[in-house]
Amino acid sequence: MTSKVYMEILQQLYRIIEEDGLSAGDKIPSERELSERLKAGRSSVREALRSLEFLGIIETRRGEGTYLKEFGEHQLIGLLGMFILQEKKAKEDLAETKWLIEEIGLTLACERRTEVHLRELQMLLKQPLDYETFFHWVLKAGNNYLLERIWRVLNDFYQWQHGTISLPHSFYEQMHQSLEESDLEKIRALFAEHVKHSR
Amino acid sequence: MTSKVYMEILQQLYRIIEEDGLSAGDKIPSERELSERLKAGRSSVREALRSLEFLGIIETRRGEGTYLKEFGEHQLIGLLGMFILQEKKAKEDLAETKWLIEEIGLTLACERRTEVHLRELQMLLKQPLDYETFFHWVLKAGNNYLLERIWRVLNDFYQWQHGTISLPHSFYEQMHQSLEESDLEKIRALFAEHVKHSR
DNA sequence: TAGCGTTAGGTGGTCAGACCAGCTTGATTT
DNA sequence: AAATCAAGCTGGTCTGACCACCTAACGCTA
Repeated sequence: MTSKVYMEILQQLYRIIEEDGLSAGDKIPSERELSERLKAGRSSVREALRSLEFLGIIETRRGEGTYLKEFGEHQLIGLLGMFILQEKKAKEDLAETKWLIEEIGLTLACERRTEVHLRELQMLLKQPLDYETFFHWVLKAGNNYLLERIWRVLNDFYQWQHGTISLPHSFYEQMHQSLEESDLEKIRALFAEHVKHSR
Repeated sequence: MTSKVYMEILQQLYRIIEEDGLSAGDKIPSERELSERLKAGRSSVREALRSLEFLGIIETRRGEGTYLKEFGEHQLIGLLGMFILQEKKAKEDLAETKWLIEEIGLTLACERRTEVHLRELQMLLKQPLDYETFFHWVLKAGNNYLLERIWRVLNDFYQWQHGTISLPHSFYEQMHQSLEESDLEKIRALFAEHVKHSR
């Protein structure tokens, strides 16, 4: 039984969150209370909380308390990348994986996009559109939340490294039309062209 | 100037790693030394280290020290998953995402597999093969480490929920042959058949 | 009574020091 | 030379003490 206390605490905390039915925005018990309830030192509780905070899962507010956070706020990406993405192969894999997932997203969106989605995209097209916003829409229309999450993480990493991608407005317009016509071939061709130029 | 000490420490630590030219496997200064060098309490240093450990960036060994870890062991996606998969829709998405990534893996493997890979698969085929082992090989042959990691996480979750998948040995044999012939159509067809039955 | 300070208590942030547990190393013993 | 043991590192944990900050209840004034 040499497992680390802060890991146990994470497990317990997860259980507490489940049992109490806590969700994004809710306040979790204070450090001192957790320390008491879980029979652990406050420092151990804090070590557990720091991990969660670093991942953007919780948010601590001095003098107020600790709150569950909405996903997507992961500012950890920058730091993570800072520590991790130093190797060349990793960078290549990142770009490729992002493209692959974007292609999947397009495929899913092609068969699942509703009229509502299309109208929303048409709205977006009325003003200058950026790559991130467009694929955000794509993954949304693809109706797979997990895939959307994964893409968002990868995209954040990628942007942190390369900056934002910008494509001519016509790209998005053609995509829109092809999506409306459910013309998967055309969509794939358009995307392949973009990827080829980006490499 | 109310920024948190442990965040400062992360910055400083990164600087130290850079200046000392430390890389994966190397030992970083002890908690007490960092505490002294950075003029911070040891508990603050520990909070910073816990975050990095949780992300899999470092590894602590009691009695020995703290070491930088290889890229790839980072549990980012896994942890995200742990907290994401509370939602119901996510569980449905999990299966789909796994299939989608497996299909990508097959596509990549089809064009990138080497003779060595094929011979390795042939070896595996000499005895009963399970789904996990096969796709582990596939993602390996696909030569995208990041994608492999993502798949592994998804697969672990999936198995945890549904148990292991078992397919007739002929499935793997046909896949092997198709991969050898780089027959992408056949590969896709085989896989689509499996997915259809699994739904 | 309505509005405004004041204050007490709770909460996170940080530190210092103590002790335990496990590993390494080198001196000591056999 | 090999086996043994002890000292001194390292991480792991707990306690108690402050500080900075926020909130809410209280009591005062207008």
